[in-house]
Formats: sequence, structure tokens, C-alpha cells
Amino acid sequence: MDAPRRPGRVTSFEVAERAGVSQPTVSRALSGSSMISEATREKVLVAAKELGYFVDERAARLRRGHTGTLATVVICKPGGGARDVNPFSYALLGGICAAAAERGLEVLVSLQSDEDKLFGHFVERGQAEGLIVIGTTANRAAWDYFRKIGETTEPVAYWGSPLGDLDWVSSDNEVGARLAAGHLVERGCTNLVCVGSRTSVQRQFAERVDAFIARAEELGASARLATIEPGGERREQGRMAIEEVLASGEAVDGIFAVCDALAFGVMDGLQAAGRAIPDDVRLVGFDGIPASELTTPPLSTIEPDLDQAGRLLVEAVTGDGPHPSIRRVPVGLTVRGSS
Amino acid sequence: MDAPRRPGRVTSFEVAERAGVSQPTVSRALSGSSMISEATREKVLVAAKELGYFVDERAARLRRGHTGTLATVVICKPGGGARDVNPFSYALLGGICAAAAERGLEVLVSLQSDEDKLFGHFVERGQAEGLIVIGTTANRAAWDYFRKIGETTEPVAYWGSPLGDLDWVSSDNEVGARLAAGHLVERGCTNLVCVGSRTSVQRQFAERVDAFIARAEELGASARLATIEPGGERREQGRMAIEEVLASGEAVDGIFAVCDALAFGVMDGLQAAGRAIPDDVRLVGFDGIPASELTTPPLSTIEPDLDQAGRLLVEAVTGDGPHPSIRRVPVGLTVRGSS
DNA sequence: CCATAGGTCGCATAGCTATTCAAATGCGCG
DNA sequence: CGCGCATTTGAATAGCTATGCGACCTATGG
Repeated sequence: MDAPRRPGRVTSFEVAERAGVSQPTVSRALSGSSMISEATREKVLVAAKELGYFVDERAARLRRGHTGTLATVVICKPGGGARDVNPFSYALLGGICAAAAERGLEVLVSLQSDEDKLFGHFVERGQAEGLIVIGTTANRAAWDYFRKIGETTEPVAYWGSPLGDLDWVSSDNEVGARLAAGHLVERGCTNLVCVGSRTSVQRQFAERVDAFIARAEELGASARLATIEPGGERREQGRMAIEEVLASGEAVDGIFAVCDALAFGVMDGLQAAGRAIPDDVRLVGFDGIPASELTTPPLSTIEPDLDQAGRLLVEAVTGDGPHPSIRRVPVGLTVRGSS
Repeated sequence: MDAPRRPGRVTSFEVAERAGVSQPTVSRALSGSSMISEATREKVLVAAKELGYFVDERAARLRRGHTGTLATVVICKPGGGARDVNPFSYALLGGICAAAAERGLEVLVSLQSDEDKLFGHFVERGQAEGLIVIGTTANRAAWDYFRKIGETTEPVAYWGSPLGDLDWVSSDNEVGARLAAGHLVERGCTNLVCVGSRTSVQRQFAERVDAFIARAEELGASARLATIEPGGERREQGRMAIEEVLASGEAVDGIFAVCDALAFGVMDGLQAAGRAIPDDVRLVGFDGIPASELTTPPLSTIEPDLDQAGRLLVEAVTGDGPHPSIRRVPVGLTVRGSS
């Protein structure tokens, strides 16, 4: 068994023979080289079609030296396995796939919670041109692991705020948080609470917290932080945070949760305490995940442009973006019933 | 520029030289061949580490003849682009990734609504061992396109009900729908409505409709179908369907929606009409997407085991499953506030 | 009619690994 | 001390494509 299984694979030599040309001509005709006459190209195309020929990507990539593939690592929550993924990561993955497709790139997805297998040295092994990492707030261990290996893997970009030398793309957290604060104040809220953390897995949440509180105070409202467990972004943690606030007896009439999942938990807590949304308390989330439309009342949220997010990430990795300095994805405020 | 860019790539020859052995020995040592002595393997491992060597997958795959990769096509809704994906597909993708990782397979994801690019002849081009297609109810054109090319692409499996010769895996729709009917009747519902379609993109929804109505009648309840536009699985379509039912004035006290997104729309319609859930009308969905927890009241739903779903799909394609005849993924009824 | 240039195409090869086959080594045993 | 066997290793090669470069052909100008 010398030949590695070759289940009737048609090679470019066979196409060449049928078309009465040489193998290089087949290669050039199929790749659209301008040094091939139209007549010859047509002959080759016909022969290829008749034989059911497809370029063997394995060989083409070896010869060419690159793969036309982007690896995307979706960090999952610890212990959750591949099934416990933040919906936002999925939405972002959609944006990445769209941008990759625009550029004719394939997307290899690694989706699991085991760090060792999550980052598979795709670039070093010649399996992908570059690496995009998303879901970075979900799992501290995975994030730390990535920060180490990211330094050696060349074309890398992650979704999140700047931290160290790695290339990054993130929501415009400052604008978004300021939008949320402005909106709540405009609606008459004066006692604001921000549910989040300044010491989360990376600075993304901290940026939102700081900008929200700064803007609120700028507008003359009181604003304080209800801290969630660092690294947390689960619904239950949002609930716990707001329960503490309510138990303290302090006045609250406006809440900003640094991500939608936390906002869902805040809703749970408010409803359990009999506080009406938005009449007693107004609430705004962040991320604009599709599920935010489903709550009662529907959740107002800061929504980043995920098509652009995907595009920026892909461009950061492929290195051919028009404006490599723009790393902040524009956000908009989607006002719904909760505020 | 003869040499295709080779940015300092370390080859197995260099490792061999450093370890004082031959290239084949390096290959064998690194791939864990038993014909290499421990002492030699250790030398090779050290040299490889010092040089920062990684196997070039491009060359390895060419020589080996296979790729260790599974292509997964996620069909998106027409015109929606890669960002408009049924959450269920994402959940299923998670199950597939988990199962693939268990077997040491990579997952290549194709996620867009343009049929021509959606199915990229990954198998024919030697980019993947097999093809898994999910989201099959989302887009009739893409589904039809797939049915044609699926016949020629060898190792293929899709998420959905049997139709033609292609290999399939689906929820146990009959059991699920019967569970839903039994549950509603048990709760005292006597006038049942099923929101769905018998002529959807593939038989998946039809199976649910038929089994639900059959079981309901078996239990002595009346059950009729509120038809949605074929190929539809959107929230708005669920709302439209239930509005028609309500407008007709017929009695309804129990509803089964063939997927959760439709159930969300049914909720919209019921609430708009002032019907209380579950007091006036009980509601059960299908698919168990995470968002179903968020509605008020939370949606009861039929939940397939997605880890097993992923596993069956991967096994169907790799052909090494323990029981290739089992194609129906077990489902459970998750009872929440809506019923 | 010859030289030149432009347009097409084929020859030879590189790209790196995994595997086959043969060779080398070491060892037990007659 | 020689032979056969088991264990390890090396030399050679296949796997298929893309590309550098030279060869060829035709048309054009002198």
C-alpha cells in the first residue's frame, strides 16, 4: 500500500491528457492565468468538467505555501464544554464568517473549553494564515493561556480591549457606555447602578463600567458599581448582583448591565423584588444579542455593528485592512421596553 | 521568487540534523510510531522543541491523503447573510464541534446564505473528509442545491428527516411531538392547535405536525393545524399563524409550535390578544434553544440531546459509529411556565 | 527574407512529509 | 564463531500542484 488511499482522484495530469495539453497549462487555465489563450482555457475547462476534476487543495497549499484559511477560536465557559457559549460569540462568529467569505477565505473553528486543545497551533502547523480569538471574557484560564501562546503565533487578533502587544478589536465601549448613561439620565433616572466588574478577564467590561460612571456623574447623576464575580458573565451573577443592591436599601432607578446576559439576571432580580421595569427601574444591557428581544419587557441594549466587527478582525489578521488603526467597532443604542 | 514564501519554517530535515538522525525517524518519532526506540524519540522531541518545529500539515496531508477535518455547512436564511442564523443551528454546531474534538478532528465552518459558496466542494477538493449540513429548514433554495450536490459528494450527513438517499440525523420528532400532545392534554387542554407546516423545506416539521395531531386525537382531544408559510421558521410567522386562529373564533387552549422561534411569535400573538399563558392557553415549543428560558412565562419545549446529535452526525460522516442505524436523537420535555 | 517581439505553452522542479523497502545493528543460541 | 531473528534506522520515493524559465510559433517591421 504505497499510494496513500486515492479513491479514484482525478489529477491535473489526467485533465491535461484529455485536453491535449500539459499539466502546467491545466493549472494555469483553472487559476485564471492570463498567459493562457481563451481557446485552450475552454478546452481545459471542458475536460475538467467531464472528468469531474477538482484541484487538490492539499497539494496546492503545499506548493503555494499558504492555505486561504483563518482559524477562529471561540473560548467557551470553563467546564461548560462546547455547548456553553455566549450567544454574542456566535453572533460575532457570524460576522467573521461573512467577512472571511467576502475575501474568499475559509474558516476553521475551534470550539471547546479545554485550553490545551482550544488553540491548536493552527498557524504554526500551516493550517491557517492567522488566528482570531473570541469569547475572551468567558474563561480566565483560556485567556491567560492564549496571552502566552499569542505572543509567538504571528498573525493574531482577538475580540477585546487592548492589553499587552496582541492585536485587538472591540466594541466602542466608551461610546456605548456613555450612550447608556445619557439615555437613562434623559429618561429621568438619577440613582444609577452599573452591574459589572472592573477586574474581569480583560478590560472590556472595565471600560464600560468606567465610562458609564464617568458619564453619569458628568450629567449630575449618582452612579455606583454593583460588582459581579470577576470572569462572570452569567445570568445568575446578574441576579445576585442586583439582589445585593436591593437588599442594601439604596435607591435605584436606572441600571446598566455590561452585557445582556447579566441584564437578564438583573431582570430576574428586579421582578422577584416586585420592581416594575421600566416604571420603577429602567435597564439597559450591552451586546445586542438576539435574545434580548424576547424578555418582557424587551431589553434596551447597546448594539455593536457585528458585520464591521468581523471585517475588522479579519482585516487585522490578514493585514490588508484599509485603516488598521480603527479598532473600535461603532455601537448604537437600541431602545426597547426596558428603558 | 521560486520558493513559495517560507518565513523561516523549520522542516523535519533540520530537526533530524540537530537530533543526529534521519528525516523519516523524525516523522516516526513525532507521530508515535512504535518502531522508534525511546532514546531516539527523546532526542527528536528535544531537538524539535529547541527548534520550535511543528509538522507542516500541508505536506502531511498531501502525503497522507486525508485531512482530519470535517466541513460543516450552516445554512442561513435567504437574504439574511451569515448573521441571520437560527440559534438552534449554533447549538447544534456546538455539539458537532464537541464530538469532532473527541475524535481529534478539526471543523471547517461554512456560514452564509449564498448557495454557490455555501457548499464549497470541500470533500472533492481534499479539504475535508466529509460534510455535515445543518440549518436545513432555513432556506429552500440552499436545501435544494444541497440535495443535488449531496448525491455526488461521498461522506455526507445532514440534520433533518430522511428524504432521498442522503444520510441523515434528526430529533426524535415523533416522540417529541407525542410528548408535547400528552403533556398538554394532561394539563387539561382539549382544543389543541399545532403551529407548523406539512410542506416545509424538509420532513422534519411535518413529522412533528403529524405525530402531534395523531397523538392528540388518540387522547381524545381535538387538534388542527395552523399552517405557516412553507420554509418559514421566523417569529413573525408564528404570530401570524396564531392571529389567524384567534380571528377565526375557534376555541384554543393548548398550542404546540414546531420550533421555538415560532413559539415566540405565538406568544406575541396571544399576549396581544389578551390571552393569558398558561392560564387561558398553554404553549409548548420544540428545539430547546437557550433563549426559550427568557420569555415571560418561560417557554416549555421539547429538547433534543445535542451532544448526542453532534456525535451521531460526526459518526455518520466518519463512518465509525457504534450503531449507524440509530439516527433519531432522544428528546425530553422541559416543562416551564408556559404550560 | 531575416530579426525581433509578443503571445502561448511545456519541462523541470520545489514544496515537506509519511511510508515502503532494504540495510544495519544487536542478540540469543547452536 | 556464525546464523537467524527482532529491533531500529536510513535511502528513496510518492503525493499533486504551482511556478520559473526556456522553447516555440506567429506576426510584424525593416
